[in-house]
Amino acid sequence: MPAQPTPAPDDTRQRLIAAGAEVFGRKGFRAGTVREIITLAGVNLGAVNYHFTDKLGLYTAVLQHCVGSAVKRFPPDLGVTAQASPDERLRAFVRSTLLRLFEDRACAWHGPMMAREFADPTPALDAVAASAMQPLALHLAGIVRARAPHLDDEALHLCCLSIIGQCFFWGFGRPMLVRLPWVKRLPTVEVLTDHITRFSLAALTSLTSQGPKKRKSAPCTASR
Amino acid sequence: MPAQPTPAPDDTRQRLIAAGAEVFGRKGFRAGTVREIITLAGVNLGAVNYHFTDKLGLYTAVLQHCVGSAVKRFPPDLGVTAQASPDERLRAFVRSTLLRLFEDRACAWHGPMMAREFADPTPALDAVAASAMQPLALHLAGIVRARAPHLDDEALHLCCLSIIGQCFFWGFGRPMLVRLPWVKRLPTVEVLTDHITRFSLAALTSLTSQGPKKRKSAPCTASR
DNA sequence: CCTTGATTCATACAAGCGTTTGATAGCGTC
DNA sequence: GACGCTATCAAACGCTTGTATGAATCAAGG
Repeated sequence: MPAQPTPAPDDTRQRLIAAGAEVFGRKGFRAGTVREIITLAGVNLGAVNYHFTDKLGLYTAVLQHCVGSAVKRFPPDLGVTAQASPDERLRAFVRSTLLRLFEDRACAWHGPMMAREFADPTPALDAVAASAMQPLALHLAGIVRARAPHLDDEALHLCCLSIIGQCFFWGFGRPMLVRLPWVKRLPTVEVLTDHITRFSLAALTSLTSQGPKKRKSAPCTASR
Repeated sequence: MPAQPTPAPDDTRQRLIAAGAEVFGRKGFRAGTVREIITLAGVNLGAVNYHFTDKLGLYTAVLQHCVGSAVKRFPPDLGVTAQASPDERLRAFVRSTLLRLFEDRACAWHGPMMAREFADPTPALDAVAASAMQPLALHLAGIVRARAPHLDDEALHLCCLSIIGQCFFWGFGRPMLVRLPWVKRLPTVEVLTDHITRFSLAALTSLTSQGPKKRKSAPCTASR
């Protein structure tokens, strides 16, 4: 009789989540098949429906696992205390976001999965957005408010989204980036952190809440 | 006998492209089915393989049509001549990019299709990237170089991508944006154009090529 | 030792998919 | 009018998919 015929109480669940992250991360929810996942996990075909009722149930568990562990590994403060200068805190936020998206360890599919959720949301996105994305956004808003107290709420939120947008573009836009004329190879996380932080701080410094009072409306020339 | 039993030389092709844009734009390449498209187009099932050999062939034609017509409708200069000030030209570029992504006329699926291409590229992306994306990127680089000649090439390209990233985030990140605490409803294109332009110009103005010569390395605190 | 509940397994099923096929019809040309 | 070319059509094929089913296996409890 072997040592442990039933290896562990919920070993199958975890193997399925690990294999599901691999397959769903590489191919997405629709293109990733249950059969490919159970083959990779080395479990039986019925295990998915038994433990997660659905293919969607497994996917939801995988997404939450990936996002949760990514945020736990790279929290938005990255060890920089709330008493540090806003500049340092912003740098830590940018760096943590990039690290989360760029991490390429074998079992880190946070980036590709979230990219696909953005372009093509599944029912699994809502829970993740509420539990992970919203706290991160509020954290950033606190930093920007401390750094640029002269901005009103609307301008502040737009600035936050400008910062997030820069980070996410590098994480999500890779298929386009590598096809661009200049980008020979992707910059390192450190180079990007430095650029995005300085670009954004420069903008926050010399940005006022209101633009030129009356802007002449740009010519709306939509040809055709 | 009806007026035109064979309605037009390549009427079927165009109906397929129109219906394909609708279906592929709404559901993506994988989830959109040939049968749904031909039903919407009111043509026979075999028409796709006859006119485009493949489902992928139809998708490629649809993607090129959508991107091409979007760029034609909203060219990157938007009627602002090359002699205008860099600020005005940058504003036009930002506005045209947002207009392309935000356009919500019934048959404008440029935004969703490109978003999916970024998250999950298909073989159809290469041609579109070379014919449409690269000229746009070079156009922007020219503007930024005129506005910030003090930047070296690497910094200039990073700034271009910061600008593009801000625009694309609003076009592609909508599923996340609407789940964010602040964003009650999406700002108008005009508001976004104004913000992104001013944010980026402020950054370009007070940004030097090189950061503080020796930056103390940020604490690399990856917990767990 | 038998029962019980939880888990794994092999197999089958029904539905949907992209693609192929062969027949049919229109239309210009010799 | 017969031909060839192009286009459309209905029907079917072969394959993959997610899910359901029922038997088999296991550890634990009385």
